[in-house]
Amino acid sequence: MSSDVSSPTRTTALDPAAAAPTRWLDAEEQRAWRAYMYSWMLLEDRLDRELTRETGISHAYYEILVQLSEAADRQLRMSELAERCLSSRSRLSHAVSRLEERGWVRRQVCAEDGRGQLAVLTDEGFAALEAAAPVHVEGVRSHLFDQLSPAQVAAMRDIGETVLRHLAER
Amino acid sequence: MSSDVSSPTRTTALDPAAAAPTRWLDAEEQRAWRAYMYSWMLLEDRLDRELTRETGISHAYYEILVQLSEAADRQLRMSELAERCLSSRSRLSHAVSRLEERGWVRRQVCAEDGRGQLAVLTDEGFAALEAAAPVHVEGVRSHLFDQLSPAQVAAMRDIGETVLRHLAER
DNA sequence: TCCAAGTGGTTGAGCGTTTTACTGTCTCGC
DNA sequence: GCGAGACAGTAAAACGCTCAACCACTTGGA
Repeated sequence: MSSDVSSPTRTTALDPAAAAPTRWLDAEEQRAWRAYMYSWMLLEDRLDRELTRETGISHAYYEILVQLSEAADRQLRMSELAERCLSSRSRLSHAVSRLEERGWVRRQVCAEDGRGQLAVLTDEGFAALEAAAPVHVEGVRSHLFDQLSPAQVAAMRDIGETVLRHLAER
Repeated sequence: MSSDVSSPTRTTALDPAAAAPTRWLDAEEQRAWRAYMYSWMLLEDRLDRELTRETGISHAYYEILVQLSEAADRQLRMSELAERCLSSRSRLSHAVSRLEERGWVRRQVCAEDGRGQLAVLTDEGFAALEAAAPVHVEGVRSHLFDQLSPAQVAAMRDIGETVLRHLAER
């Protein structure tokens, strides 16, 4: 235990007073952080695996289809879609290419801006989403909401929105 | 909006009474879920990028080094290490190979079980962890704990542990 | 003692993501 | 108009993860 770098009792300062002393996490904070991180990692993994196994659609693809389905005319500019999916443009470009191969999305040049591309959800894509949605929702429900009290759900939202306000400011 | 598959008002049942009707998320639940998911995705991405940029160590590698540093004699069986890192054996095996190339970890055959391998943290690896730890902790502190009230931190831990109990049962 | 089944770990191929660079288009000041 | 710079999106290569197959060793029973 004396070799534990993240030990809260550690106060060594190798840097010559240049940087501020590290504000280590105490034991309680470490527990909170670990619980938060691990629970999310397990949840993410579980939802993605169940969705992929039962529908053949990964959570990443699902998110793209959802965003398109919610957009006007079921279409969005590539960059707008990337932003809504918290995805890089490159990643989204690759992903849309793969969805195009499945016939679920098609690209279309943007009329207003010759540089732009529109990603359009096809009927087949919408049908695939319709088939996958119940599986996804049931996963979120059973692994998350069914486990939490209404107060915990409210707290979850509150925490999420607080962190989001901090991180999403640009 | 009428095309929104995840709309809470949707009650279509295409399946002939075989499966139970989908328990869709209502608007409040959707907000909570989205806030929770997006905030975690942004936080994860932010922490990983900052850590990688400033120390050259990804969050995945960092986790491996932490687990080894906290273990007795700074060494663990590969499978035990994989479990603690919430990683697959294959993934860990690849990762350890890369850490070995950096000279931060070395493999050693296990004395008690000839099939087993021990991953051992080297002094160089420990030094790398010591250098990275303040950066990581400061990231978690500034992007998470500094944003939350003590009550929110307590709730975060509570939620995390609740979900963990559900998902970690094996 | 020997063999079958189980376990621990690695390997390689395929796939998805990241990074960097690049192409084509738009915008704005001259 | 026209050229410089910004912007939208894509391409290529390197990297990491997943999946399935595999090897080596151990265990337990005949």
